[in-house]
Amino acid sequence: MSDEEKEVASGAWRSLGEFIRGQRELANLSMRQLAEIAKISNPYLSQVERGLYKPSADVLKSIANALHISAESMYAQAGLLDDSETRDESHHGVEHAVKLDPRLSVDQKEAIIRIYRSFIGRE
Amino acid sequence: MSDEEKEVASGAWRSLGEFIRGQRELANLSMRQLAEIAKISNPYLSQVERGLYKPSADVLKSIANALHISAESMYAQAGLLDDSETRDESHHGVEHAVKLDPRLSVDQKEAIIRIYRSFIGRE
DNA sequence: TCTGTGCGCTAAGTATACCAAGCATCTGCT
DNA sequence: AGCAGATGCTTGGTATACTTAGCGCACAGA
Repeated sequence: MSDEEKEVASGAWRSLGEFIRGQRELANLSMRQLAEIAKISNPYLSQVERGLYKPSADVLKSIANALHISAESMYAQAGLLDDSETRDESHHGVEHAVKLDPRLSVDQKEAIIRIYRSFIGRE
Repeated sequence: MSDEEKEVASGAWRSLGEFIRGQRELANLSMRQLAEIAKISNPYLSQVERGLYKPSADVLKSIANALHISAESMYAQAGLLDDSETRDESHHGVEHAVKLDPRLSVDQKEAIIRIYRSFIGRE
């Protein structure tokens, strides 16, 4: 496999690797140093930085922590957050908030949503 | 391997599976339906919901989109955002969302909040 | 010179995320 | 009764994320 083909295969992930490498160099860390802090192997870090592999979410988080970067911007760079959940209306919706509340059981969620819908005259 | 050992092995991920199953049932979707929308196989979704596997970040994102919830809250549930950027509850809080809803009267808001509080055991 | 220690990278293996095919069960229909 | 279609789950395999061992090169001292 040629280098060009590798580049194509890695696709959108190449920029993530470049991003990590840039941040690592900015922090003046060698691969082995960063790898140790992030608890991954240094060859794997090498492969990630060159775009050969898509690191899993927890590895991403671990690298982000090691570089003192927010995991969120890491995911954004990785193209894992983009989808237009455009934090205006959707975050304030009652149904959305109810569904996300971990203290409520499924039955309770359904009950509240049913009442809510009856109030606003939908359904 | 016993069920208990599986549970231990899956660790913190069990709650993520339960969360996904809850959201799926709330949306009245079968496993096959959700799997098709999220472009994953239905056996795999079954395994994820039972906590046997840790889905990768892009699968998580895909599931989140299919369920119309933000990828961010998905990652939070997965314990992948937890460290410093502890998501602020104000965006998702049920009471906050209820109070902001212009379609509800004051009485209706009070009713819903009363029910909500009784469910979560806060007075 | 030679020796040691750092670097990034390769090779080869293991672990696990993920898929296609199919099974067992239930429910409804005739 | 029997079939049809849905549900969630199991099995067995492939793809890929990730590791351990080690190579080759650079730059230090002795």
